[in-house]
Amino acid sequence: MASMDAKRAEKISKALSDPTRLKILNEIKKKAECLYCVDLYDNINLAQPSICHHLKQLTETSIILSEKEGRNIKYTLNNEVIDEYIHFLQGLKK
Amino acid sequence: MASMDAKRAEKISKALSDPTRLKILNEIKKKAECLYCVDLYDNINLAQPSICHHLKQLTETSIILSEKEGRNIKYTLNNEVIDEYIHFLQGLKK
DNA sequence: TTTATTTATTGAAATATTTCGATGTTTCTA
DNA sequence: TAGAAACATCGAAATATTTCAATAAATAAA
Repeated sequence: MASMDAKRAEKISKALSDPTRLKILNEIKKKAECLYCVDLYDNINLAQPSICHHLKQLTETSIILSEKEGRNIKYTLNNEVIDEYIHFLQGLKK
Repeated sequence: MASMDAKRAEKISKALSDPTRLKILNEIKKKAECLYCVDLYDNINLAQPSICHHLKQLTETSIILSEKEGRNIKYTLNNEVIDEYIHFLQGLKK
């Protein structure tokens, strides 16, 4: 597993430190296959640019992966990054 | 293990999303037994009230535990909270 | 090719966080 | 008891984040 330094762990933590972004991750989990951006508008009570902003935080940190499909964008969780982050957290312990 | 809801995970994430606070956690790890507040002044290039502010973030979220010892305060990592947080992160996966 | 749909960008306002100097509180020590 | 040491609190300045309306860009569909 690739190791994560403190600077990166800080960025991941920041990306996870927002209720909307945690909700997005939960919606991605709920979807059988993957999540389209449009799906979020029903479940999240924010304007479209705000949701876009949060998705950007999550993709820029690679916590989620995005794939273009015509007009839509498909999102999936990046398990690898979660595992690396967990590994960093384990390393905080003695 | 006690379960952690999204609101709590958000708070933990926020507490971990700062370079100074991650450094404090690393200093706690490095110390053989535990860390005293004073030990941080040498290693962290911030004014005392700033360090105090960051320690507060970490104690208020129970990421670290504090114990008064005369004039000093002793800090230790709260492994339980870290484990609960890791458990929450595992739950983000499918 | 025009129109509708989906996502991204920009700029500004509102809010939150970080930092420090000044000062307060508690406890130890001379 | 007076002074020093360790930590906390307050208030203000600097910085960062969140949010939205307006608008742009890309693609599909009519």
